[in-house]
Amino acid sequence: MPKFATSPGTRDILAPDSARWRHFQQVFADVVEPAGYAHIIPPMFEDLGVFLRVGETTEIVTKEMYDFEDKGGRRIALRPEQTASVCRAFVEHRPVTPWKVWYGGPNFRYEKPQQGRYRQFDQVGIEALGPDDPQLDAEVIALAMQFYAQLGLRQVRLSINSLGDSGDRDRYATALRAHFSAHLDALSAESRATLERNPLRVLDSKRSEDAAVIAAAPKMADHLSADAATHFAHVQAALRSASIQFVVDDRLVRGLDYYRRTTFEFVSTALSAAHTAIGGGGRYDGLVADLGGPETPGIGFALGLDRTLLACDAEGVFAAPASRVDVFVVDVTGGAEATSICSALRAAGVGADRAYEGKSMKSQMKAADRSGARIAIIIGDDERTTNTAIIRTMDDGSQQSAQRDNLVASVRQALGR
RNA sequence: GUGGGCGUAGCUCAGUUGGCUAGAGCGCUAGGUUGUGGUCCUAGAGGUCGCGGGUUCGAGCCCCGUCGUCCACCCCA
Repeated sequence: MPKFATSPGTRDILAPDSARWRHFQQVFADVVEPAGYAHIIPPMFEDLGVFLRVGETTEIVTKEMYDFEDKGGRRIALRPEQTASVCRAFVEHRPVTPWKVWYGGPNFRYEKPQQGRYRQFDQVGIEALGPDDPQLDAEVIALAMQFYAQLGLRQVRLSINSLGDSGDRDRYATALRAHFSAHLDALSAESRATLERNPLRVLDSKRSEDAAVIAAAPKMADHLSADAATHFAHVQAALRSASIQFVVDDRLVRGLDYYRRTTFEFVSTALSAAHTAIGGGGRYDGLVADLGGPETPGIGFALGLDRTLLACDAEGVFAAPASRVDVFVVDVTGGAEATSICSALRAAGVGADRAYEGKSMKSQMKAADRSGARIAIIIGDDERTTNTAIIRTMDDGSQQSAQRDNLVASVRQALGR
């Protein structure tokens, strides 16, 4: 048994998954950068206070924070998400608005791991700060949908809701608390506990015994201010004119306290496990001000890499990229030929790998097969004496002889480039 | 944080009511094939049965603890 293994909730991402991860981020960048979102790389840890704004009633803050004191006596936390970091960066640098950024990278939450849930988990996301314009809400949602489409996902359901402005949300929470308190005996024990912390989250309960009480609960829509209601109507209109399918789910609450007005969630209907939410986001007007900046609206989303890839697996799309080794050099004359041929090919931009330690031809051919190379170059004693090389196409086994002098050109021709 | 399942070879797993030197498939290495991979055949390497304690003449198997992992709850991406 190994002496060390990864810590709970963390793991090594090995090939071919690692290439898939990298490709995932690249596809994301290719969707959002042309839309004006610039890359931001915030630090992985920050002053604990930055993240306390995520919400005092959320377990992310109360139980799951990876926080510690550093050698300078600072209270530090590994970031549990990146929206708060982006807002802190906005306050720190005061860029001109609209400020549109994207990010990708690991976050940390001290949770008990299970499927689709890790202590170190990757997200990609965008944030747009400045405009209060509902057209921006629609743009942000549309980009997420475009990204899913780019991956090849078809079974993604978009739910949207409005949580209203700060005062609306508080009034609604009070109304909910009153409603649920009046029906305590009908609620599950879990939901009664949730009610203590955050009445809105009771709406999220999937327990059947809670369904009736939840169905009879007051609606957020009836507690929206005129401004918030108008904003929400405009968002819906913009989504419709962009032909984006959505359902309004007035029980969609989202986990983080800072959400205001528009919230949304992406659910994969191809997943059957507990974690079908593959992404989500919303407006967080007020977060920048909370962090000491000017009153600045903002909206964004984050998509979980693991869960999105699980959804891709379920739909059979977005396979790992093919090998980048174009050519595998089999040299049974000692290995020096392989060294010079690989160097020449690599310098010419052709991916080339080879075997070591003077393995048999059979063994080297097996390695060539495993490498995923489309072509094998074979150098035996005959080739060495005649200054030639065999170019073998792995798919069909056809081969041809080439002059050693213009081997690179011959290989390129065989590869079709 | 709560509850349950599972920890045996690199991987996926068998292992009977506790009883000789712990098995299979895949993978790996080598050979069959004196110059050619993906099919086939043969052989080989590889395990202190997660770790610690206990019961027993004897434990991979039973008991306790612990760590890990998976699943569900909670929470969330």
